[in-house]
Amino acid sequence: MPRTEPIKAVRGMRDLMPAERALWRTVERAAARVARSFGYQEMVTPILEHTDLIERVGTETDAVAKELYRFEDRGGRNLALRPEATAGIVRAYFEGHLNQGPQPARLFLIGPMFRYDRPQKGRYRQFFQFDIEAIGADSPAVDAEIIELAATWLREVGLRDVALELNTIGDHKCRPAYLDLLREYYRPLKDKLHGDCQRRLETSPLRLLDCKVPQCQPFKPKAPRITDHLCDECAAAWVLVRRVLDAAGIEYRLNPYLVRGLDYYTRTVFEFYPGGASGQQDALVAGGRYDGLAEAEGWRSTPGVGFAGGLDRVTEVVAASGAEVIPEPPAEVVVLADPGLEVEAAEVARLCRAARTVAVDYEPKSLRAKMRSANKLGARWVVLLGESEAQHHVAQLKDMASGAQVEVPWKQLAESLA
RNA sequence: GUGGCUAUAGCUCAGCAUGGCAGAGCACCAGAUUGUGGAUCUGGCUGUCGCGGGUUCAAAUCCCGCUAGCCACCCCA
Repeated sequence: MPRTEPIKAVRGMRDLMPAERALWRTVERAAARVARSFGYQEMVTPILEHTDLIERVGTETDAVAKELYRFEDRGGRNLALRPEATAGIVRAYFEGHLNQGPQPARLFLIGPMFRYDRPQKGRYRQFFQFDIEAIGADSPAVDAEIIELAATWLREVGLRDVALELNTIGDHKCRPAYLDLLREYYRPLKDKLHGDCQRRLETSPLRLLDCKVPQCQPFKPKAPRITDHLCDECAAAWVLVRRVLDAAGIEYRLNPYLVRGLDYYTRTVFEFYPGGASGQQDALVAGGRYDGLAEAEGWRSTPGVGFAGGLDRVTEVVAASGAEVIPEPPAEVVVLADPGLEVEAAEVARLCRAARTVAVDYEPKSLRAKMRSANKLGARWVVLLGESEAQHHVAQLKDMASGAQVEVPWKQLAESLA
């Protein structure tokens, strides 16, 4: 008999099986609990957005330029699977009139994001983020607030050893002059930079600072630093953010090379890394201020600050740290009946369900095999039903731990299991 | 988009340098145990050897292409 090739999961997409789902649930619940404790409300936005919305947010980033999951729908619309949450949340903030309510709107979202890149460890084409946004927030204290929120979340899921890196990248007032200084510094060195950096020099000079190619490294230490060229407002904000963090007892490392490539990002940028290997490719949480985003999307200029936390990575690090999540058994009670007693078995299960989680083994196997199966499922009790027992509306209730077995009338099963 | 490694039973893998009957463990099913789990023992089932082509009397094994997975780069959470 010719067999067809089994159809596997789409590239870069993975299933979360029940065994892993237990850990994910604790990480997600911690996120929601911490967010709500800071006054943030959950919301959901569509996974599909207009390609224009995503591209408005920055055609220069790889996430948009070459990693966008896009397609045309049956109506000829150009749509994209969202690569991150912020653009959609900002859109929803205006469309849903949150801009007319008390400011800032404190929001969180947990859901899947998509990037069409090559899968590898800790990176998938569909991945999940815990996203926090405070839209309409002017105060730098809110920048510190969301950093504290992220730190609290990571601590609550059991990650003691995380590193926070912090920087500021100025705003539309002070950054242009700084970028000119940066270009002036790098122009004479252009021949010594690698190809991408030679292009970045004119288009996105900030990115020169976070380049990791060895040949570009020697020039960084002497490059002008934005923190020496902030305008008064940005300098004051920079001080306040750190004052709040210091008072909260949150440790951080200033990293002058931590940047964002897009114009609408302003001032605060930060990233959390797992302890030990603080590579550049395994950030657990990354965020910052984006005062220019609303305007880039075509709305009234509105400040905002937020972060995205990678659930795939956080759960992975939590699992690697040795945290044991004991999975709950699928059912506390398993009902085993002789062949032909399916209706009676379902009835007995229905009665037991008043007190416990209950599954029925309907498979045509030997009783021995069903007992083995119930044992492997981790059932605490087994209810055995034979022909004569079914006639008398009784059943054998067996405690799997002690091995003790008693006959119980159906109507008293729930009581016996309570 | 670039590179390295990999693909054989439901799962983990051996077999491949030197071409010659498709293997092991686990899991599953049955029995030892006259309806009763965990330990032990016995038996049994499961294969287009990733897909397509080439070389050869003969290919899981050698060659080419493709696809997928893992890992790394670019980049990102």
